[in-house]
Amino acid sequence: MDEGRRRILHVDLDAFFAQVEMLRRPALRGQPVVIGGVGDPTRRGVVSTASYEARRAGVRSGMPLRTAARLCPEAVFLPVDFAAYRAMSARFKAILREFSEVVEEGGIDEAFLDVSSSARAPEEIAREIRRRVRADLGLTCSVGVAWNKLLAKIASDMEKPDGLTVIRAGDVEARVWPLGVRKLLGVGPKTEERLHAMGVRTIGDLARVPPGALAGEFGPAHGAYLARAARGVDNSPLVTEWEPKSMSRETTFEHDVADRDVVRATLRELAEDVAASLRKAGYRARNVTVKLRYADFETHTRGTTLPAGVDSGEAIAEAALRCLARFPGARDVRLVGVRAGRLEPLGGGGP
DNA sequence: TCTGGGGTCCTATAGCCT
DNA sequence: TCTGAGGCTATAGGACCC
Repeated sequence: MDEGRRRILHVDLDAFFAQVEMLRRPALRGQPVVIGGVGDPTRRGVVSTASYEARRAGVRSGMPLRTAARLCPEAVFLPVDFAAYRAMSARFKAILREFSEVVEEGGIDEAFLDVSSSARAPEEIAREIRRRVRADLGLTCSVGVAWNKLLAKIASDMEKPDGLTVIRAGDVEARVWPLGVRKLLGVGPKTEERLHAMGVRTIGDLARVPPGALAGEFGPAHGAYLARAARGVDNSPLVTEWEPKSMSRETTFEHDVADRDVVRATLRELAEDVAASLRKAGYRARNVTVKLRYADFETHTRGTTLPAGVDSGEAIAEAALRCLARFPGARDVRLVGVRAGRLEPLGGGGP
């Protein structure tokens, strides 16, 4: 890193949910722990977080709990306790705010800090943050330091868990280019597969593809993004505050449902929950969308725009039921969801 | 007995208007 | 009046993130 560049930290808590559970139940330390769903691997659900011991057995986030149980039968399975994780997350973010006013909260377990204006070296700040998180919360985290968010995020992942990685000017070719394209933010399974089909496996491979070819393959926006990202170029600012765009609730049935009355009743409950969230946050919604996922995992949505913003369970349920009626056929339903969109802040003129 | 839940953003398409 | 090009909006789907 050199003068004139920003100094960005990415701080990421290691296996966050598992660490919180181990604080509450120290006997779990050193054991394979899998957190997800209702904590019962015979029920529907996926892995939210696996301890590093469970990861050694091949357990990964997003994997069905049943699969995790097959890979690691001796693992302890626990339900997700979001309230506990949110409380710990708030303490974590409060610590980070002591080190910079410019903090972008990513997920529940990570954040970016812009420390460009600090007189201290970013590495030193990173070490101090790691000390504080360990001393005050009893948690380990991994920190990446670079001159933009893209590289800071890649860096924090390089020496997980409990690592500190600095990417300096001139490091990109030697340290970033050998990594797989999947390490780039914005490259998921689908994009990775398409890149592999083009013979592009590493970030370095990607950097050697002419930007025009990427634009042709992935469209102007995504193509240009990939070309820049592969070169470590990212000027995006930290986003320190934002307005919610939508609020939703969805649920997967334990067993697929053929009875539309059951779907309708569930939809009403979800609508009440969404409405409660809207009121709590002080928004009204002008769009309501219903999502159905069928037994074969095919997913469809139907939405409607309302003449005026609503925040009552009754109004959202009424709109949702009209959407539901527009779905064709009588297929077994696996999941049903309700989303409120086009949010208008209460007491504001709207977006 | 595969495949959660809560979000954001992008893209394709269709209809409407000028 | 007809036709076409472009812009705008609403809608639905999909990729991606944690």
